[in-house]
Amino acid sequence: MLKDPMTRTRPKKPGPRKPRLSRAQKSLITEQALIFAAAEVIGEHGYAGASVARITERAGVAQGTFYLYFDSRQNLFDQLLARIDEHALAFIAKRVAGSGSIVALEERGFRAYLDYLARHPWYARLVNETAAFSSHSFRQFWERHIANYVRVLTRAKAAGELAAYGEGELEALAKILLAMRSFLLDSTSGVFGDNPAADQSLADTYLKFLHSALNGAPPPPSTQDPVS
Amino acid sequence: MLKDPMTRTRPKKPGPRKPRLSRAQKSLITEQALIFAAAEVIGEHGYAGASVARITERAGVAQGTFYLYFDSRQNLFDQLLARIDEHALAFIAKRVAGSGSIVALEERGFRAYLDYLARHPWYARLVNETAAFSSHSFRQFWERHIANYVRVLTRAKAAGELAAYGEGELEALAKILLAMRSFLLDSTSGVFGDNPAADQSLADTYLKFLHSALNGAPPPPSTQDPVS
Amino acid sequence: MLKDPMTRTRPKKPGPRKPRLSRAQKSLITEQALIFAAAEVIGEHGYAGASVARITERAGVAQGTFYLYFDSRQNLFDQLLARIDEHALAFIAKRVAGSGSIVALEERGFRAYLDYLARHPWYARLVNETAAFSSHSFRQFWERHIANYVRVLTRAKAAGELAAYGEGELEALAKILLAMRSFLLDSTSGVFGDNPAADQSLADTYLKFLHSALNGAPPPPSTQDPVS
Amino acid sequence: MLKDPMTRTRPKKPGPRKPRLSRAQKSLITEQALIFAAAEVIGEHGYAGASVARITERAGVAQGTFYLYFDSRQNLFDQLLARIDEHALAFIAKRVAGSGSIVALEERGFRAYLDYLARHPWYARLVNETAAFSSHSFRQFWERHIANYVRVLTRAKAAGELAAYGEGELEALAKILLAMRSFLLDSTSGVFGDNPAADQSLADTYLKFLHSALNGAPPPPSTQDPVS
DNA sequence: AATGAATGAGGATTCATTCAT
DNA sequence: TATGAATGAATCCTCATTCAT
Repeated sequence: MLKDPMTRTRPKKPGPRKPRLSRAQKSLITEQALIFAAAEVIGEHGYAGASVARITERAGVAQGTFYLYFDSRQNLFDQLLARIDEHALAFIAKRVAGSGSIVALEERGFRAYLDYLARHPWYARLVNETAAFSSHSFRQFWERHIANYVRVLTRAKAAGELAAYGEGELEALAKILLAMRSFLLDSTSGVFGDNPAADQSLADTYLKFLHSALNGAPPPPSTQDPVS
Repeated sequence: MLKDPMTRTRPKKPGPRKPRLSRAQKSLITEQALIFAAAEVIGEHGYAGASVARITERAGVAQGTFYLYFDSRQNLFDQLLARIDEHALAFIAKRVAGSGSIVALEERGFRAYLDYLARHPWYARLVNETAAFSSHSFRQFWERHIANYVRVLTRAKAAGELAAYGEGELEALAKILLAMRSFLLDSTSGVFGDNPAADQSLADTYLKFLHSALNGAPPPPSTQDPVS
Repeated sequence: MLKDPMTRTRPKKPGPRKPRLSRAQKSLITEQALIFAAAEVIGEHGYAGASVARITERAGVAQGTFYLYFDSRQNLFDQLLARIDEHALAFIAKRVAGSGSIVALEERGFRAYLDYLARHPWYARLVNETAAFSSHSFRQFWERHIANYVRVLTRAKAAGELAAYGEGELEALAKILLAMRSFLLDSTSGVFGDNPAADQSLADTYLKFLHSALNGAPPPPSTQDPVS
Repeated sequence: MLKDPMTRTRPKKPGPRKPRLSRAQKSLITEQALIFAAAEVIGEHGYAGASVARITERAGVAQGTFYLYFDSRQNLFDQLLARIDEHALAFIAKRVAGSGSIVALEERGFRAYLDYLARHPWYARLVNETAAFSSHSFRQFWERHIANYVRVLTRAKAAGELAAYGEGELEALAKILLAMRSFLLDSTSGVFGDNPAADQSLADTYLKFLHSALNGAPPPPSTQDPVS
């Protein structure tokens, strides 16, 4: 489980080392430091501004050290999203856990996602820019998320829900539902200003829309807590 | 051996030219060539790879010429999306023209969009990467599109459709419907491979989903032509 | 054909090196080489012609190396005069050392200065052009020299000389005496041709002039050695 | 006689011309405009910042026009100082006119010079930077001024003054006296701050110094008006 | 394993100069 | 005579990458 790179304190230049840790341990720490540093730097400066110099400086290691762990800058980019995404997925999974109708699950998931974005503003930037700088990474990212979603929908269908959609439509459905979240990435990264009320109303309308789409009728009024 | 800048000699002969068009005409042509070249190069190499050198090479002009038309590379980026988007908007508007229920309009619009993306593969990349390289441009892009969409929805509501949604929800609704298209940008730019059948099935499921969401019931089976 | 910056391949092998000096030592040598090269190049081509390319070429290092030692070209310019001037000041101080009347000191100082200029032709150009390219540097340069001079004059006055001038006039006096040297910078940098005899006669007349001005009477004929 | 480039109003883009002036007249006007514009621009931006584009823009003509009047940018620089210097020389000559001892003349000349610099701040910059950018021009500038000065000193000697100096020392003497003015160029161009009182005291001390040097005794207290 | 000085290709941008109009 | 679009070499500077220590 990854520690949160944005709230983690910066690893300071360690000075002369007392050999307390084994080689292997130090090695792991250095790699983690580089990954975290990269996430931070990209969040702040974007991929284009995430030079090896800045990343290694933030990580507190020499530039040359970078190439002990990654073949190239691109190589780090290709690993980064997957590593960081574990964090988001775990956060959301915890909030969604439990049972309920597909709409209920989606509601929890959607709100958890919204919440995650509010807490980790750099996540949106990371995902968005990865599209531009590592399409390989980005493709895997979406495939992972779609697969996840299809699993959930399949379970729902097995439980008798989603009567209007055939087995073969579930992947398309997953993409459609994911689309909404994808769009929020842009919304949240300040593209449309930062109006939480607008976000709230967007979420409410979305859930009503979703309920209709999946059940053929609008949902009963929500009593859900607002996003923290 | 380097030359002294104070005694620098003149750059000799730019090559013969055909005197056919007025200066103003040629100037316009050059600007168009640069804009078009930029769109192409960004489509192929991404914004990060869209150097002034590459753009001017593609446009068939000298590097210095670039700065006769744009203050800076960023300045071009800031103009580009708006300029290019007119093209897309016009294409889609022509296809959507006419009347019909909101779902019918949306169907035509959605298919037209899909079609446009298929014909102009670089458009998707252009829009996506603009987010990373000119957030100002990107914000305007979305505001324009949302405003467009809200207009359409308002008209539909005035015509008695969208009974389930209040006046104040139309903007949220616009964003939701736009989300789907936004997502396609990623899909189409090769992120998920280029399976037209998948696109087709995605479109069909989407329309069914949409029909339910907006009308509370699945649509009758579509007889629409496939995307060209 | 241009290469894509995101897939740029590594710059291969910088050539073999002789492992003899420590990194810190080599670093110092490189910095010195750059400073020295810069002084030379400015002397030959002027500040305007002192491009980073020329300086690094002269120093025998790659262009990028320059920026390991200086933030910018201007930054070097801002440091250069002070660094180089130490050299001149030390040279002159050694020649002036010892005691004597203010006129005697001035004579030694003046001749030492003349000598220095003859040996380091680029010094004159360096000082002159600094005025145009780093006024900050230049101001400091003069403030340093004036302060030096005021110190000498104050000592002379304390020793009973300079009876005609009040305490408050010493700074003005320092500027006046410095003016002469300032002018020589132009003279020596080849502006008036390179006639040593002219220089010699200029020096003699100057000293006579000076003696009158400071003592109220012409000096006894000088028996000083000519400038080497 | 040149008009003052710093107080002249900028020649505006003339629009469509009514053929009121002859070709030759217009031509002259354009050349003047370019020279004036160059002096202005150099005063503001320095030689290094005096691009052909800026000069022609200021002069209100197209870039290409520049090369109808000057072979090259350097060629303009080479002409500029001489043209502009006429202005300064004329100003000072008018103030110095009349008779008197050499010290009296020098006093008037020195004060006139100080005055000129105060009124035309760009003059100092122009002269100083010319040293860096057109040594040819600069050499001629000094030769002209020295010759002028020698003429004055010769007349004084013929009138029985300057008894302490031989015929052959007059050129050296001219250089020495000029040195003071040369130095003021730096002082005035803001290098030492802009304290008029300091300038005044500098002038007073200088004149006392001069009197001693030339006559062998301090002058009677000056009753001269301060510089306007 | 770690360092960090060095590399050099490539980036954006400026500008003196040319020439068809 | 005047124009101004076009040129392309040269500028400063950045940065991924290498390698001797």
